[in-house]
Amino acid sequence: MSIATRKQREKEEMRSLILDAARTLFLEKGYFETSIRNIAEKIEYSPGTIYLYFKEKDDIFYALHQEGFRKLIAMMEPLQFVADPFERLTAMGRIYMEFAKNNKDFYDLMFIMQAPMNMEQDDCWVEGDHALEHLKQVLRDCQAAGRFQGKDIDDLSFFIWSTMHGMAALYCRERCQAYDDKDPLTLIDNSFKIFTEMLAKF
Amino acid sequence: MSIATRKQREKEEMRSLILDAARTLFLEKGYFETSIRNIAEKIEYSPGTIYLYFKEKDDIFYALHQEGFRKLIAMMEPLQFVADPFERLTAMGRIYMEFAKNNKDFYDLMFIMQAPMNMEQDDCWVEGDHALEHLKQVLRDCQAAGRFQGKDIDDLSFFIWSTMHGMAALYCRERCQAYDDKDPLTLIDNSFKIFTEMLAKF
DNA sequence: AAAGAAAATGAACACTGTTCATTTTTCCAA
DNA sequence: TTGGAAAAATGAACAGTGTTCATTTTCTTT
Repeated sequence: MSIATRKQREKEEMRSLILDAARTLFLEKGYFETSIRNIAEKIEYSPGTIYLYFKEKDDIFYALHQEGFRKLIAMMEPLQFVADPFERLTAMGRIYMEFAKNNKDFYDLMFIMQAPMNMEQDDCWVEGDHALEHLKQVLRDCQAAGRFQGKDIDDLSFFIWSTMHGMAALYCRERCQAYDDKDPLTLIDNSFKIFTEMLAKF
Repeated sequence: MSIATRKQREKEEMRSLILDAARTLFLEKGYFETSIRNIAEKIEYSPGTIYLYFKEKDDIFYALHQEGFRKLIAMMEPLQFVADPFERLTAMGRIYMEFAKNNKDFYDLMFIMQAPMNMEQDDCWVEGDHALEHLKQVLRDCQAAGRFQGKDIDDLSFFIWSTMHGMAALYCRERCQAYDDKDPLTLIDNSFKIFTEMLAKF
């Protein structure tokens, strides 16, 4: 192999090294509480080095943002084998909530954290758009099977996403404490059950 | 009036002065992007002075948190004149969403922002608990009128709150951009309509 | 081995929340 | 009215932040 390709590989390995350290620290102490110096120290490099691989701190955030979406989309793979559209919809919700519950901080990063400004115009949301399109297609399939007649797909998908996101967000940001004795996870499960029951009757 | 009471009053006025400046700046640039020095400069005092009235930056956050809840609870006042429980429930949802739409940053502060650690044990959530209890009571009234039979009040309230919060949170954190052409506010309105329709049939 | 390119460094800059010795202002008794 | 104590305000200092860049180190090529 040429030296150029090794260099290329080393460059990518260094990026991964930084990303791994950043992920660990972000998910441990949070984005704002993690400094570039913390990351640098963890990988035993100087702070300046990180800026040779990422333009700014937000860029690291963005890389993990994409990683999270790839993870979520991968978890959705098995859905293609669920024949019934409505069953596919509920399975999708279950997977979404499972992702949020097991990847609290990834979820936070993807859907709750204030997105850095430079993410707003660029192609940063392609993965997110992909996932949303997936939901909309399932809903179209449901409509083709006679469900949710006359409802706008955008409105409907936003409504369903909102409910899922609401549970996940209240969970991630510790607002379930309001139900002090109840376990947040069963609260979510029961709430999800009510939701599917309701959608089924609709 | 005694001097002691004037002192007392002046102390409170100073607190308000700081809070007013902080509110303006927080809602303008966000909590993390606002520094104590920014607040001090706005009120034309030295940074140190602020620490004579608030133990730390988070304390200012907490004060505004309470203010937001008082505001929301005040907006809920008229609900007592809505006789029908289900109508009261939908009206409640409408007010909640109205609050979120018109007080984006207050909403963010109250329900989305990572709450400072010292809030977790203290009596910081009394206002929040009050508001949640309000929702639960309305739901109990609905059940007394024959609606939502056999559903646990905690689960049900969490489900409904989640849906409202989901819309508000996606709105506040700019995730409605995913529907690029649609106006977020009408998206919310339409989604809310679907929700009430569904609850009515349930 | 020497020259040139690439990679890594760490001091420096302007900022952050917070503390605290010092100064200024206010109060009240003599 | 003045002296001294108490209260209020100050701003320098500390240890931290993201980011930049001249300098040094390491690697590659001739």
